[in-house]
Amino acid sequence: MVATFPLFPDETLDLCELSFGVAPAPALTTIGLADCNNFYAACERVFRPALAERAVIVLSNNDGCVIARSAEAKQLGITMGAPVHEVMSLIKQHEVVVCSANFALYGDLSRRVMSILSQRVPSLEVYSIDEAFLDFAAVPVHVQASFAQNMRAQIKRWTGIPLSIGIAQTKTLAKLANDWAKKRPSGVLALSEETINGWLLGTNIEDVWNIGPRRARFLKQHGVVTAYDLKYANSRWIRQHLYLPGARTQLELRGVPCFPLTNTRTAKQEITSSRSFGSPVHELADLKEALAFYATRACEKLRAQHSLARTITVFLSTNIFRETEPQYQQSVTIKLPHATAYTPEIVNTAHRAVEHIYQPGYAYHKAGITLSKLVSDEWVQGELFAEPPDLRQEAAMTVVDSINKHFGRDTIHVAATGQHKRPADQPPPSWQMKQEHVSPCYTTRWNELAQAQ
DNA sequence: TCTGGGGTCCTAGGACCC
DNA sequence: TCTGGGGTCCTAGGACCC
Repeated sequence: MVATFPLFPDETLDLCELSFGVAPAPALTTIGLADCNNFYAACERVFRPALAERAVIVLSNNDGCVIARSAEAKQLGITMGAPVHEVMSLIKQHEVVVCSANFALYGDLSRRVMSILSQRVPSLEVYSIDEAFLDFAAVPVHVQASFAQNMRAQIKRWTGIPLSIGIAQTKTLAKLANDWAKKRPSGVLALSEETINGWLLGTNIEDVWNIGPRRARFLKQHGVVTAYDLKYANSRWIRQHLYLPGARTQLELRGVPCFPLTNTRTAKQEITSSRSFGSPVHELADLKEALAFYATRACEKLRAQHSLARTITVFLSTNIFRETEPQYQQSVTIKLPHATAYTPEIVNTAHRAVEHIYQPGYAYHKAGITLSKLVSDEWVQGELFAEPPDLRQEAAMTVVDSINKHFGRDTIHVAATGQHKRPADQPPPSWQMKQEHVSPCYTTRWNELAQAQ
């Protein structure tokens, strides 16, 4: 493939603009990426050893589509994101083990893995539920691989979760090193100057971190097909067409860090809680119940990070995949009179919002709430004409949170979620999600502990 | 019949100001 | 034919991530 633009080097670009003034190209490999292998499927196996070596898949909420696969399931050709009904014949034919998502279990095992990692390296950045960037700067180059293998073995032994580790000069290269590490028996790869271009030549452009479908299509149209091509493409041209994100990715491929390791967890800038419904919802009353439930979850997250919200957005939609049915999507944003994390107030506001956008006659499929314009609860800007905040509200929420933490989620909840109306022997409301293959919460609920026979 | 949920960052463009 | 110009702030929407 012949590139249709001049090649690197072309040195006029201001590196400082892109890399926050970080000195170019440190000689050492300083960033590790630890990534759990097939994480959700691996979690399901931890307490069910009989699943080892069997094809296992984990489904999204409502058991809708495939969100994780064991290696065996991948081999059968079950693709990520596939709707379950499309792969049902494969599931039956090969007796694939099907699990509903159990995020309480995955979150808890994730915390254990991260805790072990944090004891082994000076600092780490938890990047997602199954990934963390590790500070390798202090580990001498010649022992990095063995150090990583030792850490990997410890995590497998202590938690049962397998993971791979890639080590490189930048986050983007560490992500790639991790992909390549997964294909090796050792599960570890430390990149060196001598080997890196060989690896990059064998890597498709769409497998580079932050190169999504759209940028990949554009790059391929212009002859940039591999990670190697992107590394040596003209940087002005990249800056012009892929803007800052593309330019940073290119520099990272060249070994210049543009995304520094950050170990402080920053508060989220917005918090969303939304779900697809287990079955279609028609009535406003049911939507209000669902929204009260989502608002409760969102407020819990809000208080957990010591924030208050100034704005709430409520949205609802019909099933966009059912093209023959009447479609309706709407959202509304309401500015709160003062920043708050008080669940009853947010539930009431969400109810006003949904009354405003609800249209009868539609089969609703999904709804949700987003809290935004978040501020710290320690530093609240007063409003000239608003009521001062009621300190009793804050105290009440603190008590509710601590009771629910101790006795279990929703021990105390707002009546608007409808839970009090429905004893356990009653059928669940139609908005509640469907989960027919959910595993026990082995590590987070006393009554679901694993038992030795 | 059946198609996830929760985030961040960046850019363009409008509103507004002097 | 010409119809200011430059700056800041805010928001919506796109692209991407897991």
